[in-house]
Amino acid sequence: MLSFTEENYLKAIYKIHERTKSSASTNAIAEIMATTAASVTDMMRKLSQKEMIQYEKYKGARLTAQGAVVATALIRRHRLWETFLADKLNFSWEEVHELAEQLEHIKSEQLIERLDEFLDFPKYDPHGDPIPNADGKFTIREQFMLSQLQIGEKGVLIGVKNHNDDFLSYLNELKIKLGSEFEIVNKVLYDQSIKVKLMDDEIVLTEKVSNNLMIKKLSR
Amino acid sequence: MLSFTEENYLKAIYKIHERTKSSASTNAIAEIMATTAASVTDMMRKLSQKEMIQYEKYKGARLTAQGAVVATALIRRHRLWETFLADKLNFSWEEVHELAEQLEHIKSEQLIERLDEFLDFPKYDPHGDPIPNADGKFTIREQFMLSQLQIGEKGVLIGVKNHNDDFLSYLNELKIKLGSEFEIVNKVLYDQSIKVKLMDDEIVLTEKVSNNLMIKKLSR
DNA sequence: TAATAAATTTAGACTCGTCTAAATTTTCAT
DNA sequence: ATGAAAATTTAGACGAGTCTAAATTTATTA
Repeated sequence: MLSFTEENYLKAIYKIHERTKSSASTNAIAEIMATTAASVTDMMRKLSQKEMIQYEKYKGARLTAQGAVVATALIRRHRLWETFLADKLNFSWEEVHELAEQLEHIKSEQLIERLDEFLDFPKYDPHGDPIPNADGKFTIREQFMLSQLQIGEKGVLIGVKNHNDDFLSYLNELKIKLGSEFEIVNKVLYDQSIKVKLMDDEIVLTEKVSNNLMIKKLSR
Repeated sequence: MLSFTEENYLKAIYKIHERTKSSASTNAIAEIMATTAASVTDMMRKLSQKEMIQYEKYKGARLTAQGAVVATALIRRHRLWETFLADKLNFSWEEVHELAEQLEHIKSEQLIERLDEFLDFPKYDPHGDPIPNADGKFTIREQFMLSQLQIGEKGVLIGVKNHNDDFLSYLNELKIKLGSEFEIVNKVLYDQSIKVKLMDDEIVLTEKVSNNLMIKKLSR
Protein backbone atom coordinates (compact mmCIF):
# COMPACT_ATOMS: atom_id res chain seq x y z
CA MET A 1 0.00 0.00 0.00
CA LEU A 2 1.39 3.35 -1.01
CA SER A 3 1.16 6.49 1.05
CA PHE A 4 -0.53 9.70 -0.01
CA THR A 5 2.91 11.18 -0.67
CA GLU A 6 4.27 8.24 -2.62
CA GLU A 7 1.23 8.34 -4.89
CA ASN A 8 1.80 12.01 -5.57
CA TYR A 9 5.40 11.38 -6.56
CA LEU A 10 4.25 8.78 -9.06
CA LYS A 11 1.76 11.23 -10.48
CA ALA A 12 4.50 13.84 -10.82
CA ILE A 13 6.71 11.38 -12.71
CA TYR A 14 3.78 10.47 -14.93
CA LYS A 15 3.12 14.11 -15.76
CA ILE A 16 6.75 14.80 -16.56
CA HIS A 17 6.91 11.79 -18.82
CA GLU A 18 3.73 12.90 -20.56
CA ARG A 19 5.21 16.34 -21.15
CA THR A 20 8.78 15.43 -22.06
CA LYS A 21 8.47 11.83 -23.24
CA SER A 22 11.61 11.08 -21.28
CA SER A 23 12.64 10.20 -17.74
CA ALA A 24 11.89 12.59 -14.91
CA SER A 25 14.84 14.50 -13.49
CA THR A 26 15.23 14.98 -9.75
CA ASN A 27 14.85 18.74 -10.09
CA ALA A 28 11.75 18.52 -12.24
CA ILE A 29 10.10 16.29 -9.66
CA ALA A 30 11.22 18.56 -6.82
CA GLU A 31 9.60 21.50 -8.55
CA ILE A 32 6.24 19.78 -8.99
CA MET A 33 6.27 18.40 -5.46
CA ALA A 34 7.37 21.75 -4.06
CA THR A 35 10.20 20.14 -2.15
CA THR A 36 13.97 19.81 -2.33
CA ALA A 37 16.08 17.70 -4.63
CA ALA A 38 17.43 15.83 -1.60
CA SER A 39 13.95 14.74 -0.56
CA VAL A 40 13.24 13.58 -4.07
CA THR A 41 16.37 11.44 -4.10
CA ASP A 42 15.26 9.80 -0.85
CA MET A 43 11.84 9.06 -2.30
CA MET A 44 13.30 7.73 -5.55
CA ARG A 45 15.12 5.07 -3.55
CA LYS A 46 11.95 4.09 -1.83
CA LEU A 47 9.80 3.94 -4.94
CA SER A 48 12.53 2.05 -6.74
CA GLN A 49 12.67 -0.41 -3.86
CA LYS A 50 8.91 -0.87 -4.20
CA GLU A 51 9.37 -1.42 -7.94
CA MET A 52 7.17 1.50 -8.85
CA ILE A 53 9.95 3.22 -10.80
CA GLN A 54 13.17 2.47 -12.58
CA TYR A 55 15.76 4.75 -11.10
CA GLU A 56 19.42 5.19 -11.79
CA LYS A 57 21.55 7.64 -9.88
CA TYR A 58 21.94 10.93 -11.74
CA LYS A 59 19.81 9.60 -14.60
CA GLY A 60 16.26 10.31 -13.41
CA ALA A 61 13.22 8.07 -13.00
CA ARG A 62 10.65 6.30 -15.14
CA LEU A 63 7.50 4.51 -14.04
CA THR A 64 7.45 0.73 -14.20
CA ALA A 65 4.32 -0.95 -15.56
CA GLN A 66 3.14 -1.29 -11.98
CA GLY A 67 3.87 2.36 -11.25
CA ALA A 68 1.99 3.44 -14.35
CA VAL A 69 -1.08 1.54 -13.19
CA VAL A 70 -1.02 3.39 -9.88
CA ALA A 71 -0.52 6.77 -11.54
CA THR A 72 -3.29 6.17 -14.05
CA ALA A 73 -5.71 5.11 -11.33
CA LEU A 74 -4.87 8.33 -9.50
CA ILE A 75 -5.59 10.38 -12.60
CA ARG A 76 -8.86 8.53 -13.05
CA ARG A 77 -9.88 9.38 -9.51
CA HIS A 78 -8.78 12.97 -9.87
CA ARG A 79 -10.72 13.56 -13.05
CA LEU A 80 -13.85 11.81 -11.86
CA TRP A 81 -13.89 13.95 -8.72
CA GLU A 82 -13.34 17.06 -10.83
CA THR A 83 -16.30 16.08 -12.92
CA PHE A 84 -18.41 15.52 -9.82
CA LEU A 85 -17.45 18.89 -8.38
CA ALA A 86 -18.21 20.73 -11.60
CA ASP A 87 -21.34 18.88 -12.72
CA LYS A 88 -23.03 18.21 -9.39
CA LEU A 89 -21.74 20.85 -7.00
CA ASN A 90 -21.37 23.65 -9.55
CA PHE A 91 -17.76 24.44 -8.92
CA SER A 92 -16.06 26.33 -11.73
CA TRP A 93 -13.19 24.85 -13.66
CA GLU A 94 -10.53 26.79 -11.79
CA GLU A 95 -11.85 25.61 -8.42
CA VAL A 96 -12.04 21.88 -9.00
CA HIS A 97 -8.36 21.02 -9.19
CA GLU A 98 -7.39 21.77 -5.58
CA LEU A 99 -10.28 19.85 -4.13
CA ALA A 100 -9.70 16.89 -6.41
CA GLU A 101 -6.08 16.81 -5.24
CA GLN A 102 -7.43 15.82 -1.84
CA LEU A 103 -10.31 13.64 -2.95
CA GLU A 104 -8.19 11.55 -5.31
CA HIS A 105 -6.46 9.92 -2.34
CA ILE A 106 -9.60 8.40 -0.86
CA LYS A 107 -8.91 4.69 -0.88
CA SER A 108 -11.84 2.73 -2.28
CA GLU A 109 -12.23 1.09 -5.65
CA GLN A 110 -15.91 0.73 -5.09
CA LEU A 111 -16.40 4.40 -4.33
CA ILE A 112 -14.82 5.33 -7.64
CA GLU A 113 -16.85 2.83 -9.62
CA ARG A 114 -20.07 4.07 -8.02
CA LEU A 115 -19.08 7.67 -8.63
CA ASP A 116 -18.33 6.86 -12.26
CA GLU A 117 -21.79 5.38 -12.63
CA PHE A 118 -23.43 8.28 -10.80
CA LEU A 119 -21.79 10.67 -13.23
CA ASP A 120 -22.94 8.51 -16.14
CA PHE A 121 -19.48 7.27 -17.14
CA PRO A 122 -18.00 10.55 -18.34
CA LYS A 123 -15.16 10.30 -20.86
CA TYR A 124 -13.77 13.80 -20.30
CA ASP A 125 -13.31 16.02 -17.26
CA PRO A 126 -14.30 19.71 -16.91
CA HIS A 127 -11.10 20.77 -18.68
CA GLY A 128 -11.69 18.35 -21.54
CA ASP A 129 -8.99 15.94 -20.41
CA PRO A 130 -9.77 12.25 -20.96
CA ILE A 131 -10.76 10.15 -17.96
CA PRO A 132 -9.14 6.70 -18.02
CA ASN A 133 -11.60 3.85 -17.58
CA ALA A 134 -11.26 1.21 -14.87
CA ASP A 135 -8.67 -0.59 -17.01
CA GLY A 136 -6.60 2.55 -17.39
CA LYS A 137 -7.53 3.15 -21.05
CA PHE A 138 -7.94 6.73 -22.23
CA THR A 139 -10.42 7.71 -24.93
CA ILE A 140 -8.47 9.89 -27.32
CA ARG A 141 -10.03 12.10 -29.96
CA GLU A 142 -8.76 14.26 -32.74
CA GLN A 143 -8.28 17.84 -31.63
CA PHE A 144 -6.64 21.01 -32.87
CA MET A 145 -5.40 24.16 -31.30
CA LEU A 146 -7.72 27.01 -32.18
CA SER A 147 -4.68 28.66 -33.73
CA GLN A 148 -4.45 25.84 -36.28
CA LEU A 149 -7.82 26.55 -37.90
CA GLN A 150 -8.01 28.50 -41.15
CA ILE A 151 -10.10 31.59 -41.77
CA GLY A 152 -13.72 30.55 -42.21
CA GLU A 153 -13.36 27.26 -40.35
CA LYS A 154 -15.62 26.51 -37.39
CA GLY A 155 -14.98 24.51 -34.24
CA VAL A 156 -16.24 23.64 -30.78
CA LEU A 157 -14.13 24.02 -27.64
CA ILE A 158 -13.51 20.55 -26.24
CA GLY A 159 -10.59 21.21 -23.92
CA VAL A 160 -7.98 23.59 -22.54
CA LYS A 161 -4.32 22.68 -22.71
CA ASN A 162 -3.23 24.91 -19.84
CA HIS A 163 -5.03 24.75 -16.49
CA ASN A 164 -3.58 27.95 -15.10
CA ASP A 165 -6.08 29.80 -12.89
CA ASP A 166 -5.54 33.16 -14.54
CA PHE A 167 -6.09 31.65 -17.94
CA LEU A 168 -9.30 29.94 -16.85
CA SER A 169 -10.59 33.09 -15.17
CA TYR A 170 -9.90 35.00 -18.36
CA LEU A 171 -11.96 32.48 -20.30
CA ASN A 172 -14.79 32.97 -17.80
CA GLU A 173 -14.61 36.70 -18.43
CA LEU A 174 -14.90 36.08 -22.15
CA LYS A 175 -17.76 33.65 -21.48
CA ILE A 176 -15.82 30.90 -23.17
CA LYS A 177 -16.57 27.41 -21.90
CA LEU A 178 -16.51 23.81 -23.12
CA GLY A 179 -18.97 23.59 -25.98
CA SER A 180 -18.47 27.20 -27.09
CA GLU A 181 -18.52 27.51 -30.90
CA PHE A 182 -15.90 29.51 -32.74
CA GLU A 183 -15.52 30.69 -36.31
CA ILE A 184 -12.21 32.09 -37.47
CA VAL A 185 -12.78 35.59 -38.88
CA ASN A 186 -9.21 36.74 -39.36
CA LYS A 187 -5.62 35.75 -38.59
CA VAL A 188 -2.94 38.39 -38.16
CA LEU A 189 0.37 37.16 -39.47
CA TYR A 190 2.37 39.83 -37.69
CA ASP A 191 1.63 38.71 -34.09
CA GLN A 192 -0.27 35.47 -34.69
CA SER A 193 -3.37 36.88 -33.01
CA ILE A 194 -6.73 35.81 -34.36
CA LYS A 195 -10.17 37.30 -34.55
CA VAL A 196 -13.00 34.85 -33.93
CA LYS A 197 -16.76 34.96 -33.90
CA LEU A 198 -18.23 33.69 -30.65
CA MET A 199 -21.99 33.89 -30.08
CA ASP A 200 -22.48 36.84 -32.48
CA ASP A 201 -19.57 38.77 -30.90
CA GLU A 202 -16.22 39.16 -32.55
CA ILE A 203 -13.25 38.98 -30.23
CA VAL A 204 -9.51 39.01 -30.64
CA LEU A 205 -7.39 36.34 -29.04
CA THR A 206 -3.60 36.39 -28.72
CA GLU A 207 -1.48 33.49 -29.90
CA LYS A 208 -0.89 32.42 -26.32
CA VAL A 209 -4.60 32.04 -25.73
CA SER A 210 -5.48 30.40 -29.03
CA ASN A 211 -2.72 27.82 -28.55
CA ASN A 212 -4.36 26.72 -25.33
CA LEU A 213 -7.86 26.23 -26.68
CA MET A 214 -8.42 22.71 -27.99
CA ILE A 215 -10.99 22.42 -30.72
CA LYS A 216 -13.00 19.86 -32.57
CA LYS A 217 -13.51 21.04 -36.12
CA LEU A 218 -17.07 21.43 -37.31
CA SER A 219 -17.81 20.45 -40.85
CA ARG A 220 -19.71 23.19 -42.59
CA MET B 1 -4.36 23.94 11.39
CA LEU B 2 -4.90 20.53 12.89
CA SER B 3 -3.67 17.29 11.37
CA PHE B 4 -5.84 14.41 10.30
CA THR B 5 -4.80 12.58 13.48
CA GLU B 6 -5.37 15.47 15.86
CA GLU B 7 -8.88 15.90 14.47
CA ASN B 8 -9.62 12.25 15.09
CA TYR B 9 -8.49 12.50 18.70
CA LEU B 10 -10.88 15.41 19.22
CA LYS B 11 -13.68 13.39 17.71
CA ALA B 12 -12.89 10.51 20.05
CA ILE B 13 -13.03 12.80 23.07
CA TYR B 14 -16.30 14.23 21.82
CA LYS B 15 -17.80 10.76 21.47
CA ILE B 16 -16.68 9.69 24.92
CA HIS B 17 -18.14 12.82 26.45
CA GLU B 18 -21.39 12.23 24.60
CA ARG B 19 -21.55 8.70 25.94
CA THR B 20 -20.34 9.24 29.52
CA LYS B 21 -21.05 12.93 30.10
CA SER B 22 -17.68 13.16 31.75
CA SER B 23 -14.07 13.66 30.80
CA ALA B 24 -12.34 11.17 28.52
CA SER B 25 -9.85 8.82 30.13
CA THR B 26 -6.57 8.01 28.48
CA ASN B 27 -7.51 4.37 28.09
CA ALA B 28 -10.90 5.11 26.62
CA ILE B 29 -9.28 7.32 24.00
CA ALA B 30 -6.60 4.72 23.33
CA GLU B 31 -9.27 2.14 22.67
CA ILE B 32 -11.17 4.29 20.16
CA MET B 33 -8.01 5.37 18.41
CA ALA B 34 -6.68 1.81 18.40
CA THR B 35 -3.39 2.93 19.88
CA THR B 36 -1.55 2.82 23.20
CA ALA B 37 -2.13 4.85 26.34
CA ALA B 38 1.35 6.30 26.00
CA SER B 39 0.58 7.71 22.55
CA VAL B 40 -2.60 9.22 23.89
CA THR B 41 -0.73 10.97 26.67
CA ASP B 42 1.63 12.48 24.11
CA MET B 43 -1.26 13.72 22.04
CA MET B 44 -3.09 15.12 25.07
CA ARG B 45 -0.13 17.38 25.72
CA LYS B 46 -0.17 18.60 22.17
CA LEU B 47 -3.91 19.25 22.02
CA SER B 48 -3.78 20.93 25.40
CA GLN B 49 -0.97 23.13 24.15
CA LYS B 50 -3.16 24.06 21.17
CA GLU B 51 -6.01 24.84 23.57
CA MET B 52 -8.28 22.26 22.01
CA ILE B 53 -8.71 20.37 25.28
CA GLN B 54 -8.44 20.88 29.02
CA TYR B 55 -6.14 18.20 30.28
CA GLU B 56 -4.87 17.40 33.71
CA LYS B 57 -2.45 14.57 34.37
CA TYR B 58 -4.24 11.40 35.47
CA LYS B 59 -7.60 13.19 35.24
CA GLY B 60 -8.51 12.79 31.58
CA ALA B 61 -9.45 15.35 28.92
CA ARG B 62 -12.39 17.56 27.99
CA LEU B 63 -12.88 19.62 24.87
CA THR B 64 -12.56 23.39 25.14
CA ALA B 65 -15.13 25.52 23.32
CA GLN B 66 -12.68 25.72 20.46
CA GLY B 67 -12.14 21.96 20.45
CA ALA B 68 -15.86 21.35 20.45
CA VAL B 69 -16.27 23.51 17.36
CA VAL B 70 -13.67 21.43 15.53
CA ALA B 71 -15.22 18.14 16.64
CA THR B 72 -18.71 19.24 15.68
CA ALA B 73 -17.56 20.38 12.26
CA LEU B 74 -15.98 16.97 11.79
CA ILE B 75 -19.20 15.23 12.71
CA ARG B 76 -21.07 17.47 10.31
CA ARG B 77 -18.73 16.51 7.51
CA HIS B 78 -18.88 12.83 8.41
CA ARG B 79 -22.64 12.70 8.43
CA LEU B 80 -23.07 14.73 5.26
CA TRP B 81 -20.70 12.42 3.41
CA GLU B 82 -22.56 9.39 4.80
CA THR B 83 -25.76 10.87 3.48
CA PHE B 84 -24.19 11.47 0.10
CA LEU B 85 -22.87 7.92 -0.09
CA ALA B 86 -26.20 6.39 0.87
CA ASP B 87 -28.57 8.68 -1.06
CA LYS B 88 -26.57 9.32 -4.21
CA LEU B 89 -24.20 6.40 -4.58
CA ASN B 90 -26.50 3.74 -3.11
CA PHE B 91 -24.16 2.49 -0.44
CA SER B 92 -25.87 0.63 2.37
CA TRP B 93 -25.78 1.87 5.92
CA GLU B 94 -23.07 -0.50 7.04
CA GLU B 95 -20.79 0.60 4.20
CA VAL B 96 -20.91 4.36 4.60
CA HIS B 97 -19.03 4.79 7.86
CA GLU B 98 -15.59 3.68 6.71
CA LEU B 99 -15.64 5.83 3.62
CA ALA B 100 -16.91 8.85 5.51
CA GLU B 101 -14.01 8.42 7.94
CA GLN B 102 -11.75 9.32 5.05
CA LEU B 103 -13.93 11.90 3.36
CA GLU B 104 -14.56 13.90 6.55
CA HIS B 105 -10.95 15.10 6.53
CA ILE B 106 -11.17 16.87 3.19
CA LYS B 107 -10.40 20.45 4.03
CA SER B 108 -12.87 22.85 2.43
CA GLU B 109 -15.72 24.77 4.02
CA GLN B 110 -17.15 25.50 0.62
CA LEU B 111 -17.19 21.87 -0.42
CA ILE B 112 -19.28 20.99 2.62
CA GLU B 113 -21.71 23.85 2.12
CA ARG B 114 -22.20 22.88 -1.54
CA LEU B 115 -22.61 19.25 -0.61
CA ASP B 116 -25.19 20.19 2.03
CA GLU B 117 -27.13 22.10 -0.60
CA PHE B 118 -26.80 19.30 -3.16
CA LEU B 119 -28.27 16.89 -0.62
CA ASP B 120 -31.07 19.36 0.11
CA PHE B 121 -29.95 20.24 3.64
CA PRO B 122 -30.56 16.90 5.32
CA LYS B 123 -31.16 16.98 9.07
CA TYR B 124 -30.36 13.30 9.72
CA ASP B 125 -27.83 10.87 8.33
CA PRO B 126 -28.48 7.31 7.07
CA HIS B 127 -28.43 5.99 10.64
CA GLY B 128 -30.87 8.65 11.83
CA ASP B 129 -28.21 10.65 13.68
CA PRO B 130 -28.64 14.42 13.55
CA ILE B 131 -26.40 16.42 11.23
CA PRO B 132 -25.19 19.65 12.86
CA ASN B 133 -25.78 22.73 10.73
CA ALA B 134 -23.00 25.12 9.72
CA ASP B 135 -23.23 26.75 13.17
CA GLY B 136 -22.85 23.42 14.93
CA LYS B 137 -26.47 23.19 16.05
CA PHE B 138 -28.12 19.77 16.11
CA THR B 139 -31.81 19.25 15.40
CA ILE B 140 -33.03 17.02 18.19
CA ARG B 141 -36.33 15.18 18.16
CA GLU B 142 -38.25 13.05 20.60
CA GLN B 143 -37.47 9.39 20.18
CA PHE B 144 -38.02 6.13 22.01
CA MET B 145 -36.41 2.74 22.00
CA LEU B 146 -38.71 0.26 20.32
CA SER B 147 -38.61 -1.63 23.62
CA GLN B 148 -40.30 1.29 25.37
CA LEU B 149 -43.52 1.09 23.34
CA GLN B 150 -46.58 -0.60 24.80
CA ILE B 151 -48.59 -3.36 23.18
CA GLY B 152 -50.75 -1.88 20.45
CA GLU B 153 -48.60 1.23 19.97
CA LYS B 154 -47.21 2.03 16.53
CA GLY B 155 -44.00 3.74 15.50
CA VAL B 156 -41.64 4.54 12.63
CA LEU B 157 -37.94 3.71 12.69
CA ILE B 158 -36.02 7.00 12.69
CA GLY B 159 -32.63 5.82 13.87
CA VAL B 160 -30.37 3.07 15.14
CA LYS B 161 -28.45 3.55 18.37
CA ASN B 162 -25.76 1.01 17.61
CA HIS B 163 -23.85 1.17 14.31
CA ASN B 164 -22.30 -2.27 14.56
CA ASP B 165 -21.98 -3.93 11.16
CA ASP B 166 -23.46 -7.22 12.25
CA PHE B 167 -26.45 -5.45 13.74
CA LEU B 168 -27.02 -3.43 10.58
CA SER B 169 -26.65 -6.49 8.36
CA TYR B 170 -29.20 -8.28 10.51
CA LEU B 171 -31.62 -5.41 10.00
CA ASN B 172 -31.08 -5.71 6.26
CA GLU B 173 -31.94 -9.39 6.49
CA LEU B 174 -35.16 -8.52 8.28
CA LYS B 175 -35.81 -5.81 5.67
CA ILE B 176 -35.89 -3.21 8.42
CA LYS B 177 -34.82 0.25 7.34
CA LEU B 178 -35.36 3.89 8.27
CA GLY B 179 -39.06 4.60 7.76
CA SER B 180 -40.15 1.04 8.55
CA GLU B 181 -43.42 0.98 10.52
CA PHE B 182 -43.81 -1.21 13.59
CA GLU B 183 -46.74 -2.18 15.73
CA ILE B 184 -46.16 -3.89 19.07
CA VAL B 185 -48.04 -7.18 19.11
CA ASN B 186 -46.69 -8.73 22.27
CA LYS B 187 -44.01 -8.23 24.94
CA VAL B 188 -42.55 -11.19 26.79
CA LEU B 189 -41.77 -10.29 30.37
CA TYR B 190 -39.54 -13.28 30.90
CA ASP B 191 -36.76 -12.31 28.44
CA GLN B 192 -37.92 -8.85 27.39
CA SER B 193 -38.29 -9.99 23.79
CA ILE B 194 -41.07 -8.43 21.76
CA LYS B 195 -43.22 -9.49 18.85
CA VAL B 196 -43.91 -6.76 16.30
CA LYS B 197 -45.90 -6.43 13.11
CA LEU B 198 -43.77 -5.21 10.23
CA MET B 199 -45.29 -4.98 6.74
CA ASP B 200 -47.90 -7.67 7.41
CA ASP B 201 -45.29 -10.03 8.87
CA GLU B 202 -44.95 -10.72 12.55
CA ILE B 203 -41.41 -11.06 13.81
CA VAL B 204 -39.78 -11.51 17.19
CA LEU B 205 -36.99 -9.21 18.29
CA THR B 206 -34.74 -9.74 21.29
CA GLU B 207 -34.28 -7.04 23.89
CA LYS B 208 -30.82 -6.29 22.55
CA VAL B 209 -32.25 -5.50 19.15
CA SER B 210 -35.29 -3.57 20.29
CA ASN B 211 -33.14 -1.39 22.54
CA ASN B 212 -31.17 -0.30 19.50
CA LEU B 213 -34.09 0.70 17.30
CA MET B 214 -35.06 4.34 17.79
CA ILE B 215 -38.67 5.10 17.09
CA LYS B 216 -40.98 8.01 16.55
CA LYS B 217 -44.39 7.15 17.97
CA LEU B 218 -47.29 7.25 15.55
CA SER B 219 -50.57 8.56 16.94
CA ARG B 220 -53.38 6.23 16.08
C1' DT C 1 39.96 20.04 -22.42
C1' DA C 2 40.10 22.27 -18.16
C1' DA C 3 37.52 24.83 -15.10
C1' DT C 4 33.27 26.37 -13.79
C1' DA C 5 28.37 25.91 -13.33
C1' DA C 6 24.44 23.10 -12.67
C1' DA C 7 22.35 19.02 -11.11
C1' DT C 8 22.25 15.46 -7.98
C1' DT C 9 23.38 12.72 -4.01
C1' DT C 10 25.04 12.05 0.78
C1' DA C 11 25.19 13.14 5.61
C1' DG C 12 23.09 14.51 9.50
C1' DA C 13 19.24 16.46 11.74
C1' DC C 14 14.35 17.62 12.78
C1' DT C 15 9.05 16.84 13.49
C1' DC C 16 5.12 13.81 13.75
C1' DG C 17 2.97 9.94 15.30
C1' DT C 18 3.89 5.84 17.00
C1' DC C 19 5.85 2.04 19.98
C1' DT C 20 7.69 -0.82 24.38
C1' DA C 21 9.27 -0.98 28.93
C1' DA C 22 9.73 1.10 33.27
C1' DA C 23 8.09 4.32 36.76
C1' DT C 24 4.44 6.56 38.99
C1' DT C 25 -0.20 7.60 40.48
C1' DT C 26 -4.87 6.32 41.41
C1' DT C 27 -8.35 3.03 42.57
C1' DC C 28 -10.26 -0.71 44.93
C1' DA C 29 -10.79 -4.65 47.82
C1' DT C 30 -9.74 -6.76 51.96
C1' DA D 1 -6.04 2.01 55.57
C1' DT D 2 -2.81 -0.64 53.17
C1' DG D 3 -1.27 -3.50 49.59
C1' DA D 4 -2.32 -5.22 45.04
C1' DA D 5 -4.28 -4.10 40.64
C1' DA D 6 -5.38 -0.89 37.20
C1' DA D 7 -4.59 3.29 34.91
C1' DT D 8 -1.54 6.60 33.45
C1' DT D 9 2.73 8.88 32.50
C1' DT D 10 7.75 9.04 31.46
C1' DA D 11 11.78 7.65 28.98
C1' DG D 12 13.80 6.29 25.04
C1' DA D 13 13.40 4.61 20.47
C1' DC D 14 11.83 4.16 15.58
C1' DG D 15 10.03 5.07 10.64
C1' DA D 16 8.21 8.40 7.43
C1' DG D 17 8.92 12.52 5.31
C1' DT D 18 11.21 16.51 5.36
C1' DC D 19 15.16 19.92 5.68
C1' DT D 20 20.12 22.27 5.14
C1' DA D 21 24.83 21.97 4.08
C1' DA D 22 28.53 19.56 2.10
C1' DA D 23 30.25 16.36 -1.33
C1' DT D 24 30.07 14.42 -5.76
C1' DT D 25 28.83 13.85 -10.55
C1' DT D 26 27.46 15.66 -15.00
C1' DA D 27 27.03 19.39 -18.30
C1' DT D 28 28.68 23.54 -20.37
C1' DT D 29 31.65 26.83 -22.16
C1' DA D 30 35.80 29.48 -22.80
